[in-house]
Amino acid sequence: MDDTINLIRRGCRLARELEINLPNMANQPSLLAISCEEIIQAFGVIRERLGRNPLDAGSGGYREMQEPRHSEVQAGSGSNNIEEWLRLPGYAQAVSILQQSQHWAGTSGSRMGNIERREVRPEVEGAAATVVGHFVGTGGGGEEMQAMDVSLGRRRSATSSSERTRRRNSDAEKWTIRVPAPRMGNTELPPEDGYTWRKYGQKEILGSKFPRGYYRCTHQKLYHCSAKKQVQRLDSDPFTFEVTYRGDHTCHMSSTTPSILPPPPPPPASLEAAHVATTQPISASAPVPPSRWLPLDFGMGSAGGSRNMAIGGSGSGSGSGSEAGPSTGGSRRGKEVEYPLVADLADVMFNSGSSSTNSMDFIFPASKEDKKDEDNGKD
DNA sequence: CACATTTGACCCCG
DNA sequence: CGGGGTCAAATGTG
Repeated sequence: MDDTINLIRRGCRLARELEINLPNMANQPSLLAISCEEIIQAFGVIRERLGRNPLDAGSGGYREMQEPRHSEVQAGSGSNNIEEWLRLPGYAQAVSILQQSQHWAGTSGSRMGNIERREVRPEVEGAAATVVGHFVGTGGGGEEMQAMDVSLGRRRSATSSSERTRRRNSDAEKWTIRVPAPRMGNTELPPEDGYTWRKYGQKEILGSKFPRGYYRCTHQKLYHCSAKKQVQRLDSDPFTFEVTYRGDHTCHMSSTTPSILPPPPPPPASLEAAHVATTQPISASAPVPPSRWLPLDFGMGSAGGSRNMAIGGSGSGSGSGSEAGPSTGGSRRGKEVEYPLVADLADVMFNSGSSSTNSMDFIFPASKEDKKDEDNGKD
């Protein structure tokens, strides 16, 4: 069952990502189509499983969620169970988005033959990037969501160096998606996904012109959220970011999120926690009532309530931003209190006319952003 | 002052 | 052994 659950979670995640990246892909129907296909496919597999062996799926391993039978999976008509899943509070909107984009897909006729791509191709065809989920379920057997112990007393010089529990990211599954960087305005803006990330590293990668940024959930401490992501822009297409996510967000667990989680045993990710986690894009470290993010709200809010906060640049302009500094969501210290606001913005703009390409301009009024000096001559 | 980013060093894994 | 991922001190910003 774990596999199935994971699949579900994955599907949800995809949906969420799609939703989140909507602002960026708004003007790229083909991308949307692809993305939708993925989601549909994902849930299609789930349906298959649930329909056949509800508890099976044990041994194999779900990692290749790219199933061969991706023909009848049409979120629009055939799938029942799938929709059931999608009907979950948080996915209602995703569904509408899906339906909407499906329409696009049909129109643009850019249907993806196989979404399944084991590897992300370095080249981007035209403007249409390949937003592909490329999962790498490394967990061949047991999947310990534990990720790694980030707080190990990793003494820098002295002390034993064996204390380190740092494992290669072979535990947590990871999936890669490509998101186009907004062509207008801040093209440096990294893909925003509704979560707040904190950059903890950057490194030049062999074979890549651009450095790779390492981010982790801002709430890692509070919630022991092991979610991480790497952002790297393709050297073949600087306008495209390749984002690799790893781990799940265990933060923003419930509306009554305690200011500080008492015992932080990383929830193995129960089904419930799973979709809750994959639904709400975090709320805050405490003071901010996450009510806004509760699935319930999705239901009441405008159906299309896409709170995709593509923001990021946030005028905070933190003293950084030299590279493709994907900025950490909200603001430095202001917490993510901004989310709701942005959410409204997005909400409004998407409700008004999702076809406006300049919608981004709405979000990034001062998109000019004379980029930053790549010549950061400090010191 | 608290928190985020920068950046070089450290360490693990392939 | 080297690349990639992470840590943590230093630094910057609101």
